[in-house]
Amino acid sequence: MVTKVKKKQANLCPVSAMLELIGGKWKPVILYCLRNDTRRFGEIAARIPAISRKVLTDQLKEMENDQLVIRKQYNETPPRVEYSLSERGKSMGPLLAEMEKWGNEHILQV
Amino acid sequence: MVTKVKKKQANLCPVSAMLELIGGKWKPVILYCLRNDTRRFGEIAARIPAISRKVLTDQLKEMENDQLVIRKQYNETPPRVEYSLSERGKSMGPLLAEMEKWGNEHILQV
DNA sequence: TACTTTAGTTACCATGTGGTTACTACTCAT
DNA sequence: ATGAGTAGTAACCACATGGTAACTAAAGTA
Repeated sequence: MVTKVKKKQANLCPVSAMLELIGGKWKPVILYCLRNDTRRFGEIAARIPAISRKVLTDQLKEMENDQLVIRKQYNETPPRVEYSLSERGKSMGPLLAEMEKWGNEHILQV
Repeated sequence: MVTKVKKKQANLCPVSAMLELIGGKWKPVILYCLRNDTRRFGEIAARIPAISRKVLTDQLKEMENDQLVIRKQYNETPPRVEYSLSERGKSMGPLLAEMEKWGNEHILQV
């Protein structure tokens, strides 16, 4: 078995590099969902009903690889897994807030 | 003939809505290329050699639809077309600068 | 014994996005 | 008559992303 490391060929543009981190369809929503709280997988799924479990798993995995979220697994049955924002994930908060502000001012108000 | 209006089903999240505007692979680069200057199609293509003409056309069209850039066509031969940032496009400048800063601090420095 | 619960995985499919290559229209200069 | 130069189009293809449905493991509970 080979460990797959996503090789998004080093992006030298900081803006594009940053956008790749939150580029997935659901990543901003997930970040928002975790912004203040640690949540279990099922909780996240319940709060974002439109996302399928497979895609949620995929996105969380990518975000873990990108060190945006931390995954903590408890070896119990039934399984329990908790997700929370890493420092890097938290550091994105203000930026997301700015994007939100821009969006409100320049898109939704139309 | 039916005019195609891209129906990106109204996105109520301002962050996602904003990300859709710059979500294309080359859009941040194009915005950067036009940030201070009006440029002809060929100029943009020359400054972003990695992008194909077709994709450049596509992206510029989308950005025009999204009112990020203004396309000005002169009816001469050979044709001349100039692209520049709209007010909305310019208003994105500070946000892009923040993203750049974040990218530099949290990705590239590693 | 069978069912429930959680956090996934597997196999498969549909679509969107980006990409390549060749082609066009029109006029001026050679 | 031919070629150059500009801003595209047209036809086609490959891959990444997102989506569905069915399945799994392990222990506790009825």
